[in-house]
Order: sequence, then C-alpha cells, then structure tokens
Amino acid sequence: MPGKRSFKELPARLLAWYDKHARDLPWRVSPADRALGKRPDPYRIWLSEIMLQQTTIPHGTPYFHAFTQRWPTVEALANSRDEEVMTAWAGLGYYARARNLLKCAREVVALGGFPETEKTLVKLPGIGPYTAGAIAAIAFDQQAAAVDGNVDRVFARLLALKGEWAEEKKVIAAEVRALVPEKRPGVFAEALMDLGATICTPTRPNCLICPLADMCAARAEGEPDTYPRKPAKAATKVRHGVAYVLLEGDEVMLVRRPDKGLLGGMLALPGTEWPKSGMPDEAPPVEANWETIGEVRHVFTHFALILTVKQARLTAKRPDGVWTPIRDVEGLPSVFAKAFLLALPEA
DNA sequence: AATTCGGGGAT
DNA sequence: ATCCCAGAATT
Repeated sequence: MPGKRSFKELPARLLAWYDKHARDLPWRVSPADRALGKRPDPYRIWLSEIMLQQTTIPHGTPYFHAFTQRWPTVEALANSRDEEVMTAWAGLGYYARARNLLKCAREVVALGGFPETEKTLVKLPGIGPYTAGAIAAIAFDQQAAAVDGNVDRVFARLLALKGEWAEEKKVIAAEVRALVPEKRPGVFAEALMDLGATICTPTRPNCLICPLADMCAARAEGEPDTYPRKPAKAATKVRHGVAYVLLEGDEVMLVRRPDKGLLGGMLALPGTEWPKSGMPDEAPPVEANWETIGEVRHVFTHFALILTVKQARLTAKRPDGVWTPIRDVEGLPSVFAKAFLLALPEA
C-alpha cells in the first residue's frame, strides 16, 4: 500500500485546466482579464458570496443583477432602508443573510472599505470561514482557502475519506490550506469550485475529463460517486398553520415578522403559529365571516408546512397591520407569496 | 457538536 | 422522496 498521495502538482494542473474551462459568471474577472491586471470589485464578490451561500447560481444570479443595479456600491447599500433590502431579498431564502448583509455593509462603510484579510473579514456579520477565505483570495489575492461544498466533495474523493464527515471536513480544510499557491490564490479558489461544479459533480462525476483523475484515490477505488460519505438526515416532519387574507377596500393587511427566527424581518400574512405537532388552536385575528380559499404546501429545511388560507373582507382596518394596496404587494417570502396568490390569482 | 434557517432544481 | 447548493449563527 503506497503512502499518502502527493498533491504537489495539483495547483499547477488545476490552474492550467481553469485557464481553459473557467465558468463565465457576472461577478467574476476571467483568468485572461486578471492576467491583464484587472481586479474584481470587492463589493460584487462579497455580495455574490453571501447570496450564493447554500444557494444555486441559477437562483441567485437574478438577485445579484437586481441588487447591483439598485445598489451599485456598498455605500449605496449601507444607506438603504432595511425594508427595501428585505423586500429585494424576498424569495432568496435564509433571510438572516439579508439582515447581516445590511449590518455588514454599514460596518464596511464605517471602516472606510472592505478589510482585506481572512482574519478581519471573518469578524464581519454574515461572513464565516468559507466566505472570508473566498473574499480574501478572490478579491484581494490573499493566500487563503475557500472550502465550500464543492471543494469538500472534490477532496473527499481525492483522499477517499471514509471517516466521520465532521472530522473529515477538518482534514480537508487543512489539506486545502496547505495547497493554496502563492501566485493566483483567488484563481485557485475559483478553479476548485468550478471543478466540483462541472466535473466532480455529486452524481456521475466525469472522471474521464478530470485534470486530477490520476491523483484521485476514489477514482482508483472505482466508485468516486460514493463520496463524500455524509450522515443521513432526519426525516422532515409536517406542521400545520393558518394564514389570513384580510381585505378592506383594495388593500390587504400584512405584518412585519420580528427579526429573529424563521422568516425573520420579512413581510408576511398574519396567521397562527405552526406548532410542532397537532393543529394550531389560535383564534382568527378578528371576528369575521372567514372563508377557506385553499391550502398551501411548502417545504422548509426542517419541516413541511400545510398552510390553510382563509379570507375575509372587513369594513374597518385593523390599526396594527401594514395595509398595502393589492397591486403593490411585494417582498413576501415564498410561502406567503403562494398563499396570497390563492386570494389574488390574477395578481 | 447539533440545531436553526429557504427555496428551488436535479435525480 | 432525497440530495444538493460559493454556509453562518446560535444553542
């Protein structure tokens, strides 16, 4: 049995591959343009990294365009009202990211610009180990590692890691840190992610065209797609709730959810709690002639929700709501957007 | 170390 | 149905 594989040639091999096969993404500077001295805009790199946390590029990209058009600079974003940013983020999910985005923008402006090192970046709200490394490397050419889900998968296979996944991830982080080249560390970060996204894919990796195939222990074993070996996830349970569409004239009553917890800080339809078991036992927000207009099924990370939607027309507005003309409703998270659509199918 | 936190697309 | 996605913050 040979000893631990050497990845001495890995960085050069990977960079050569990337020079030819880099994905063209809106926030990126291509390897060719980098060679001409062009540098990415730290604001755009930061924004894209936050938006793409646990989010696919097809889903995040339209939001990236909308944000950069509306807020071209971190100063513009920092000066925006919280509600505008939450509305623009609606539908993208993980709304703590949007709250932290604004906090971070304001801290960055107070600092006079983005800090340039991993150590300082990671102190900012919404920036964790991955994002700090990615920004430091990609935007500031720091010799930092950016270990995302792609990179975890690539190295789980290169090393054929079979142990407990939480421990193996630490092994991977150390391995990647040791491999980051002095020159073009940002390009190296992008290249590793692209390899995972386009060749070393979760299912059916295309080892035949992989530039690292000869270094890959999982490839040598013959079943690379069985890596990484992650623990099984718990089954998602079902919860029930009721959402209310209160109409008065041509306006609907919305509410602003508190900053903490699920859908924190977002606009919503008023409704019951969603108890972990059983049916909600709360009374409707007002006495009215409630009509059940449908049911929405929506899957969150930890549970599935069956939301009964009831509608009533009032003759006087409740004072504690955010009354909004029906045609102007925007900024609802997906579950409430679906529910509202039941009431206003033409909207 | 485990849990919370969204949403949509691919398989 | 299950897994995955340029993960971070909280408990």
